Amino acid sequence: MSGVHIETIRYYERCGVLPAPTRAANGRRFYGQADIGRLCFIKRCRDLGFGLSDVTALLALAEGEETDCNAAQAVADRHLRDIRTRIEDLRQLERALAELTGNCATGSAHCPMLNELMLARAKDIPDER
Amino acid sequence: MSGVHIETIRYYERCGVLPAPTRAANGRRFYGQADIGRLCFIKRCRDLGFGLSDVTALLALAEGEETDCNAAQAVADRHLRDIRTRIEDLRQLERALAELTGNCATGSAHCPMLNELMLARAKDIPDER
DNA sequence: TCTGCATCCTGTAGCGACTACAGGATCAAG
DNA sequence: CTTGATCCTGTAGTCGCTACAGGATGCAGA
Repeated sequence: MSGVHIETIRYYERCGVLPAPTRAANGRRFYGQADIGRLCFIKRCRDLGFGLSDVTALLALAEGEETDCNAAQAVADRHLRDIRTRIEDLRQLERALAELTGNCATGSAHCPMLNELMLARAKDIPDER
Repeated sequence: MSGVHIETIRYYERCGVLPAPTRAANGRRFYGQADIGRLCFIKRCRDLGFGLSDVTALLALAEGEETDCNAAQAVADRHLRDIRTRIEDLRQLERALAELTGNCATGSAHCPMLNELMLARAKDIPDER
């Protein structure tokens, strides 16, 4: 119902993201409406890329008496900055990689990309022995 | 000299990315020019985001009798596609997150973002017990 | 020569967020 | 009564390192 795998749910319980649910007489877990709601919340946060520690914090904020908007926004802002940094890093990677492979149009036995990658090997290396 | 941490180097040896170097009489590893060259190559690949299995393959291609350009380009192209997918995914994340936090200008006790995140909780949930 | 300190060695455990079993118990349907 | 599905606990694997523990060297200064 929440779209979270059963083993993942048990993992969340184990590491304290989701409170342990009540148990039936035979020892099986029973998830009530509140649990399912929490799982949906957790899933939404995970889909947004939040780490489990952030998710735990956000869930606590959401369950609190009065939701603390400043605290929640601080968590989200930090995460947003992190995502933007990662995008920038990946874009630089993309550019570098595209340039490297761009020279490799021919199916020759003498690969320009591997050549380029090996260039670094010659510099700053002392003699053998 | 290669810019790779000593413990990382030993890790590379352990998992077969870098061939084991010769040992001195007292049992210590001795890295020759070729080893250092390989490490520089590996570092460059890692900086470009290649996984260790790709790096191993690329190194084998580079060390081969005649560098196989097609094979190398196949590895690089797959990686480039992967990076572009990740960038696109992160951009969608960024948009969704920016929208969520955008509503949260006021430092009110009733947080629009947490509210929005909790909306998913109400749907498709059966009665308790 | 002695004393530190730095570095090396091996082996193991930790990170994050799961995933995939093993091995056993219980349940419902045919 | 059997079969298959699900549940339970606990442990180990993934990736690419990183950080120890505990021991053995090597080298510089007093």
